[in-house]
Amino acid sequence: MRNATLPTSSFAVLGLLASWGPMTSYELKKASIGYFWSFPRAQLYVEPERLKELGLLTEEREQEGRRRRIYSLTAAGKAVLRQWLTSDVGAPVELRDPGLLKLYFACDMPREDVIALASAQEATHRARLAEYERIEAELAENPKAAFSRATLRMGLLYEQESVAFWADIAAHPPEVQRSTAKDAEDAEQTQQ
Amino acid sequence: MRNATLPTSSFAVLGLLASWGPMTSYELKKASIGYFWSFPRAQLYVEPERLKELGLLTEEREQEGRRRRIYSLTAAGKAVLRQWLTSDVGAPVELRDPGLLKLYFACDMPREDVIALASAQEATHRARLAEYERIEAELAENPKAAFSRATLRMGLLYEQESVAFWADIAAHPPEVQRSTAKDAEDAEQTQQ
DNA sequence: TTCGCCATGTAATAGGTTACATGATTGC
DNA sequence: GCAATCATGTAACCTATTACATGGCGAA
Repeated sequence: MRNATLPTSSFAVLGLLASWGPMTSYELKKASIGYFWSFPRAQLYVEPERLKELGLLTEEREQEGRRRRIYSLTAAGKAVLRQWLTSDVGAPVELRDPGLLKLYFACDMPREDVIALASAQEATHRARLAEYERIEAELAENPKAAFSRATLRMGLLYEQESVAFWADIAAHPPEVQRSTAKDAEDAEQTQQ
Repeated sequence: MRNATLPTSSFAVLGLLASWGPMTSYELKKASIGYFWSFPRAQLYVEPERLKELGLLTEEREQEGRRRRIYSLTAAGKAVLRQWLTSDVGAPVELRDPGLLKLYFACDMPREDVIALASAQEATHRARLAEYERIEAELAENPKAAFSRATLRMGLLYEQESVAFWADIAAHPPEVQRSTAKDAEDAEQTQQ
């Protein structure tokens, strides 16, 4: 293996194959959980190729028709996945929510724009929440989905918090105390 | 502007300059809020160069000593930033938490490994929570930091939820109902 | 039997990350 | 003046994304 450290995306592919069995790239795209870790379709054609070269996947190709490439986990692939799952490594959590980033930089915006931002975000999160609830209902009947359901629960919690959070921001937008000369000075220092 | 759509990272740079004034790449790195949107240092040397070429930044270079490049927002840069802040576009939220991804794929792991995973995650989030609380205390005194503080609040909420979530997983790990032949069939279908 | 969509891929490019290399400043 | 560390950059590489191109398959 050239690369000691596979990117998280690779593990996502390994994990999907481990969870749902051999699949084509097309099926990987459908099975992938975009809300937690998105994949552009093309990457799911490239990534398995890489993993195959690393010996973590094998490919079986149809001889006729669409000549699909069906990928399966090898023993090595299973081992690498299990190793990752039980290890304590992994990218640190980042709350990469563009809405939060916008809020962070909104200090120079007029108040009504801040409120607009908050309302838009609230709506977005409300929609996502509804979507999660729909999926949850769908999973509820599947006894094999206990782990997907657990993951989804955290998603639901996040969206619930978000809706409440943005509603509150819309109701009480943060306000920068426009400085008296004195305040300004000791203000200047404290960044992150 | 060649590219209709700048990546979110670009807006982060514009936002930092707008919020805290002209800076060097080195200072950008220090000011950047890694917990919400991380930047490898090198990118903060490359990215401003790109933004400069797009006319969104200007560079002033010291003539002596370290010959620092100090970047400032142009009017165009301000406009583009404001446009983004008030628009409803932006990458969709993704809860890119490697811990959650692991949990999602943990269905084939022995129970004790699931518990180990959950405990490790709980500890990680607890540490992060403590860190956020420290930063919050720091920001509390800065009247200019109202928006940073608001953003941080959402971070705190997420970490609190996470700690509780993983504690619960550790206490009650999900369990896949190992299928009777009958269950297995209708189970097979429902993936997200 | 052709139209439309399902499915499969590749190529080109942009973006992000690691590794390497060097100069400036400060404290001893 | 030497060491340590602060600071600045670049090059090579890898990853991810967009855009392009084509073939299979089912339905009318």
